[in-house]
Amino acid sequence: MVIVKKFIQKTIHPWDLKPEEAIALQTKLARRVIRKSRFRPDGMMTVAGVDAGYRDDIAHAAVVVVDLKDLRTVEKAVAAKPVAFPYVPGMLSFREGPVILKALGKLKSPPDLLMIDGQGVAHPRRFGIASHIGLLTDIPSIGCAKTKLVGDYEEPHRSGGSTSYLTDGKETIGAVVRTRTDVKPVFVSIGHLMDLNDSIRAVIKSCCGYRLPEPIRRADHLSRKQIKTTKSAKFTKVI
DNA sequence: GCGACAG
DNA sequence: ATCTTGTCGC
Repeated sequence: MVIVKKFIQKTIHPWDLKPEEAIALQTKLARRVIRKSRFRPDGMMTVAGVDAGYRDDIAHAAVVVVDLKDLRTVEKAVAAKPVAFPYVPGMLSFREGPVILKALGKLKSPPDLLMIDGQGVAHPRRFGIASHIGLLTDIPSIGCAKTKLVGDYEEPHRSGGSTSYLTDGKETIGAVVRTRTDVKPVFVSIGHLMDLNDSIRAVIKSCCGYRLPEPIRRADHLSRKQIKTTKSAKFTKVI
């Protein structure tokens, strides 16, 4: 059990699980995911973009909190941790979850919404990393991935703002969103405490002319910057 | 056996 | 994810 910070403080499960145990945990926790919006997403809210990167077996996570009304950055945080779990499709949260929670714990105040680079319920067991982080922090979350993990869909129209549904059998598990004309669409899905329509709206509303929503773009940039500085620091130390 | 497979 | 050179287009 681990205690993170006030707003993230919850009873957390162990992360060093065997694949079989991890799958069982996902199936169990997936039942607790709430697919209804806790709050009406409005302009008066903050959205935290979350992303992670790697360098020499060290995972780096970055969080950038953006004010949805003017898309201005209000807070940032980074964290690093040795990787302790391999990348296995469908179990990404066991690899990135620990560092991400560490970075989130450094924020001064809890964001109103988490936008995570990866899937939410558009997952084999309906429990992708966005759902996992949202559930553990009890903060509404959305999954916004650059490629799909599971599901079928029809290509949305080429114009920006076009969407189509991502389905798995008869179930709708997410949406395919063309955030701008003639770019590859992104895969949006419910993370936790949000419904699909609000998730799509939040993603489109936070896009600033680029394919990815601003919170995630900034988290991406920050994470890369962080990895570069640690790389040069290591280099100068050796010399 | 073959293709699919978040980051 | 990360490693990499050039290249097409606004």
